[in-house]
Amino acid sequence: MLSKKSQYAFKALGYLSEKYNAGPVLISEIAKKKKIPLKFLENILLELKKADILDSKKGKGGGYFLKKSPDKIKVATIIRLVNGPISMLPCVSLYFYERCKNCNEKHCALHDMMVEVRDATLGIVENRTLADLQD
Amino acid sequence: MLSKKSQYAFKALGYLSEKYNAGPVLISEIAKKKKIPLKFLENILLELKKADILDSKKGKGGGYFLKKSPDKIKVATIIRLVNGPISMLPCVSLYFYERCKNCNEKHCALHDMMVEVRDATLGIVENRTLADLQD
DNA sequence: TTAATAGTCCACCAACTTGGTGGGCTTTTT
DNA sequence: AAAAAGCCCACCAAGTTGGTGGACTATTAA
Repeated sequence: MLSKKSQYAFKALGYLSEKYNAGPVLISEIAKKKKIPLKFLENILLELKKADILDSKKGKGGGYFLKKSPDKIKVATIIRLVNGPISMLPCVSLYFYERCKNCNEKHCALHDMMVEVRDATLGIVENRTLADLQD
Repeated sequence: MLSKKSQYAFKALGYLSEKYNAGPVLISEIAKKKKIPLKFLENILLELKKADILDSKKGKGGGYFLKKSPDKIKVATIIRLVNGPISMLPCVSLYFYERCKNCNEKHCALHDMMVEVRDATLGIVENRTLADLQD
């Protein structure tokens, strides 16, 4: 399951996608419109900024905005960033790989099944972007 | 990600599948062969018993065994039981559904995407059984 | 140059989950 | 009656989740 944090992130990013090229958006505006606890949202947006998804401006007329066009930001990227691995097993993960002790990956049936699940999921989330997330 | 508990559960169930119809298997044997902490495994097997997946016999010659044939026990069932929801969002879950406040499910793009992900995943795990999990 | 605006950063928090462990009790078989 | 083996309860440390509070810094406008 996606954490609440991830769900908040997606809502906020969806909102920022709609406002793309309309100048910076206040944290407080996003929080209010999307009903996200303000301080929590602050942390999330900062994290997304550090990950180079968002940029911000301080002072009057400031706020947050997408650094790239919504259709250039993949859903998979956001999930990995905010939520962590997409795969069901570490030994199957592309970005968070950890080898599996006492499951030799050459012929582990669970491993193989989870590769399939991973690819099925990636087939979707790697091919959708924030542009697909607008209301 | 599947919890370690789930991974242990699958290893244990895989082992019990191989020994299906060969009489009860000791917890200690499973723990040793599959390198699972004994007391932890005890909890897991008990839980699976209460969920009607396993049955057990006490005393000498006792142990655990599958209640049904391995090919009758779906991987999806075990995941839900031991790990919880398969879906990425509560509002998309078939077995752990919770309605989504401030995402009206009629036209929420994230919702729709996650339905796709869910179905892609279920397409696999609902059609594989413990029989597919033997080494 | 000062005040207002708005993001940044740090520290702390309660509640829950995860991954266990220990010890005794009960049931079954010999 | 003793041994075997599962059952059950309680407890634990460490980490994660979902926050909150407060001060600080950068920017802009008056």
